[in-house]
This record gives sequence, structure tokens and C-alpha cells, in this order.
Amino acid sequence: MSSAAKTLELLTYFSTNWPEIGLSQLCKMAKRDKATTYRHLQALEETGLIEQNPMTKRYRLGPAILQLAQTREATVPRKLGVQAPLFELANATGETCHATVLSGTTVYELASCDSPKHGTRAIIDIQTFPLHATASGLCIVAFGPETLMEVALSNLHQFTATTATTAQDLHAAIQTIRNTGFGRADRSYENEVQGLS
Amino acid sequence: MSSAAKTLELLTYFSTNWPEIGLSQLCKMAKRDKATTYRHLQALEETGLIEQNPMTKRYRLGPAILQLAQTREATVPRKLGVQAPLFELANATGETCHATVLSGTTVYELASCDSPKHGTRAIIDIQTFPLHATASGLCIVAFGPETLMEVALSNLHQFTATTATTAQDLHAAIQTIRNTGFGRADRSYENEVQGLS
DNA sequence: TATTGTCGGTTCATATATTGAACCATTGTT
DNA sequence: AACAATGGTTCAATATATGAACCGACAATA
Repeated sequence: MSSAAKTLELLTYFSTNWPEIGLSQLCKMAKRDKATTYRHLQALEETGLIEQNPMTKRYRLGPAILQLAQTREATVPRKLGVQAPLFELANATGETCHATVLSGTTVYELASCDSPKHGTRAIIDIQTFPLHATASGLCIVAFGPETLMEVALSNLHQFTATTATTAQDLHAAIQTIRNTGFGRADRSYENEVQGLS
Repeated sequence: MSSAAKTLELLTYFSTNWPEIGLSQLCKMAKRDKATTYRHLQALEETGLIEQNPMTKRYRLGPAILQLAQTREATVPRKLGVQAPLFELANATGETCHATVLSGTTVYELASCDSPKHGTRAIIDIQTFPLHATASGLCIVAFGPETLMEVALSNLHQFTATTATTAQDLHAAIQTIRNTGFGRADRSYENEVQGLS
């Protein structure tokens, strides 16, 4: 694993529920050496991707992220084209709908639209989807590039009692999707059921 | 310079006017080797910070940026607290106002508010400000950490005819600001004049 | 107040991971 | 068909990252 990759991986530990992380904590999470992690953090700080809270001495995501996100959104505005039909779909079905997109070997959420019953509005809530435990993920494995299967197999974390945790379960699920043309995920991730053509 | 830092530096070449960059082009810009840059790009792609346009084979900022920006904005919502007073300031003065913030040795724009005459609305236009050529930058050098002076001196790019390009000019400008308590930048960057207390 | 644990940060010899010239396969141009 | 770009790959040489041990500061404990 390259030093750069290790550095970038540190960014993934920052989330909404875990926004500020100290040096030692981050070392435990990433299972790395203190000195190494410290230098990586310094590199990230120099470019503004993270910054250090002067009070707590802990680290958090930096302003450069916003700058990059802005140019990303300005130049690749895929979200805009998706939101309108997603809104209609949510209205027609009465369910919460997600639109996902594959980049590399990761499934990202583009946009989601809440069930109209609870007041319709499109939330922009970007996150990553596990390949093996969501309908979106399974569909992409079923109809997307073949290399994704092994990626999915390499991470079969059990979210609920019905999550596919063995290679057989996963293959069976994929076959079902290929036959029916629809992806179902029954409480395998949260309490969501989704479909993709 | 660490390998991680070199990798992260590549991100800075992506901007709104230059959204997609090919491998060779990027090598010329960063003055690096092709193989090196290629591996760096791969590392960035693995984490989703950039992605490759399948059509043009060129690279652009990836979806992970949005994910990070979201948690950043959710956890450090400094912008919200600033926008209201900025709006009032713009209304009171009739001028376009910016709010800037220092992170590390870089001045970032938090938010800006157009002159009310042209229809008042707050634009969120994040960018970096040169230390030596903007009122915000000069103020921060004048009243902020002392180490910033050498950082400012290391980059005296001439934007306009009145930009301070020598160490003497810069020191003089800083002294004036320290005496008066106000920062002025008369057409040294664009056609903007700004003040900070 | 002495003790202990943890924190962020630093050092330096060791060895591992990075580097870049040269090379290949494709594609578009002249 | 020759040429000049492009994105991508290889492998020896070496520059770079690594981590155990260490430091000073702080907080809790006894």
C-alpha cells in the first residue's frame, strides 16, 4: 500500500458522528504508527484538507474540501439531471427513493428523495453503499463490470440477520436479480427496500 | 517533499476553468514524472477523490469530495454564523463584502455578499486569497501569527500595477495597517477595496 | 506531591517503498 | 505510412517512509 493511499485513507475516518479525531485515536482506528500517522496528517493539513482545532488539538476536515467540492459540483452537475425524475418517482411510489452511481468500485449515493407522506423534499445526503447489502449495490454487481463480484466478496459485513454473509448467499441473490431484472434487499442493511431496473 | 504531499498537490490543479486534466498535461503542470504522477492519480482514484472520465480518459474530481464536504459543512458550520452579519454589512455599506478565515498559512474565503445594488444575495464562492495582495490577507499578516510574514514574502506575484512586489512595499503596507487598524488594498488584486477591523 | 497514564509531537538508524528513464500499445494527424 | 501525441507499464537504483524509543505537558489518581 502506497504512502499516499495510506494518507488518503485517513480522510475516511472523519464522519458526521465522528467529526474530530485526535492523533492517538486515529492511530488506533487505522492501526498505524504514531509517527507515520502524524506525518500523514501534516501532509493533509498543508493542503488544507484537514485542519487542527487549536483548542482541542484534534483534527477535523478542512476548508480545502469545500473548495474542491465546489468545483466538482460546478463541473460535474449530475445531481441536477437526476433530482427531477427522482422526485416524480418518490411521488408515484410513495416511498423513499435513492439514486446511486458507481465510481471505481464504490457505490455512491447521488441524491435521495423522502417519502411524500413525510413531507416531500430532496435530501442531498451523500454516502457510500455496501455492495452486498443494498439493492443498489446488488444490482450493480449483477449488471455491472464483472470485477465487482470479488470486491463484494471481500467485504461481507453482517448488518442485520438477513444480510448475505456467505459467497453462496451472494451468488444466489445476484442470480435472482439477473432473472427478475429487479433488485430487492429485505432488511439486509437497514429497513429499506429498493429497486432498480 | 513527501510522496503524500505530492499526491495531494495534484488536487490543486483542478479548478472550475480547468476541470478535466489528462495524465500528460498534469505532468507538465506539476513538472513530475509520468509514472510517478500516474501512481499518485491511482491512489487518488481508489479513494474516490478523483475519477477518470471513461470517454476522454482524463481525470476530474470525484464523488468522495462531496461526501467529505458534506460532513465538513455539517460539523463546522462557521458559514452560517457569518452570513447574517455579512448581509447587514453589505446593506449598510452598499459594497460587496467578503468574510475570510485563516487555516494554516492560507486565507480562505468563507462567504461573500454582493453589493445590494445589484440584487442582494450571499454567494458561497470559496477560494484562496493571496496574502500580499488583498486587504484580508494583509490584515491577517499584520495582526496574525508572525510566521505568516515570511510566507507572504515567498510569493509576491504581481497582479496589477499597484501590487506590492518588494519586501519593502509589503512591510510598509503592513505598518500602515498596524497604525490605522484598517486594511486597504487599492486595485492590487482586482478592483476591490476591503477593510477589516 | 509523587505516580501513573495519556496526550501530541520528535528523533534517527533501518529498510522499505518511491522514483524515472526507457519501453509498449493506441489513437489521431500529416 | 510515418509521425507525434496519448495513457499505461517495467525494473534497477536510491531516495524515502517507517516505527521503536523518547520527550515534555497535562490530567487523573492515590
